[in-house]
Amino acid sequence: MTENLLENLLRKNGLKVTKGRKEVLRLMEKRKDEPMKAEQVYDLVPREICSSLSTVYRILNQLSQKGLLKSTLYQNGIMYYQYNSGEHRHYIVCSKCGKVAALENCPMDAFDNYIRKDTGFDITGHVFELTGLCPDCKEKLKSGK
Amino acid sequence: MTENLLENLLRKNGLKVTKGRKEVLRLMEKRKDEPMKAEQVYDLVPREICSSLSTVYRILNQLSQKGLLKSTLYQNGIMYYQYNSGEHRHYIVCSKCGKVAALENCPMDAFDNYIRKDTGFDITGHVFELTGLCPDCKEKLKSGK
DNA sequence: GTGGATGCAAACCATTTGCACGCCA
DNA sequence: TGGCGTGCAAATGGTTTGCATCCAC
Repeated sequence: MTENLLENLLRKNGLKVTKGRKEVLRLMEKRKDEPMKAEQVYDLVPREICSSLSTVYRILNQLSQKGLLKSTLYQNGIMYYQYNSGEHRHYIVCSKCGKVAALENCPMDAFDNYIRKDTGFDITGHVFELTGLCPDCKEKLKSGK
Repeated sequence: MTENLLENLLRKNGLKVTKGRKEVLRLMEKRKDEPMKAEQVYDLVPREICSSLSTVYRILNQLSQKGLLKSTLYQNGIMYYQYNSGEHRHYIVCSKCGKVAALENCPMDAFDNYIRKDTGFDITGHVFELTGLCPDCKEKLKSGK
């Protein structure tokens, strides 16, 4: 994503353009397929651009509030952030090795109307977190761990 | 659930029978439809049976490990516990008033095989958390908040 | 120049843990 | 009676916040 696009995206959302915000946004867009926690982001940002973990948290939260990022609290108690490309995706995480795979479709879509009818609720969001064993770990387990 | 069933259930799972564990298990079974957080459980247990919040946490975690309870970390950062009746259910929570409704079916079931084929993962578990507006809040919003 | 952005350290808060005491098997 | 369960207080750890300083506009 070009320098200009980044800056416009920030300005359009009422955020002042700073080195930190630009860097975090660029980084999240580059790794749009990988949900990341604050510490990972912090480790990827050069210290001279942003030297404080709390600032990374502040930036991630601002970008999330503006809808530029999506954030999800995983069952391990850690918040993961991801560039919001507008696509709606879910991931499955291997409970042994941590490998991540993306789902092609969201199982929810087909059930949206059904649930609306079933419960009378309007669905405004959902979290869908899968755990499982990836093919590699399955293989290793079979051959005696 | 009778006194005896409770005690057997604990013993069968290798847990010593204590007043605290019995009381928590009884309580969770009685309210099997309502996911509860540790503090709620603590408030429901008579002080003379269990006087410490940390003990409630310990009991809830033990019962969860043995599979007698299910535990889920919600997006608000709080762990909710629920009696594990073997049924598999999901809930939708109104983001305005907090009302909870149960889903009749689990959207996941239909997708289990599909995801296995899609990603090669064996699914060992999933968290499915919905947020939405209940009919009452929808109504209130329509008529000017 | 000035209000928002950042760095640092301290606060937060749900949950966990260490240790001394007490109770179930 | 011996080991596990409990109570209390202190620790933990990811995240947030207060405040002084700094930078974008």
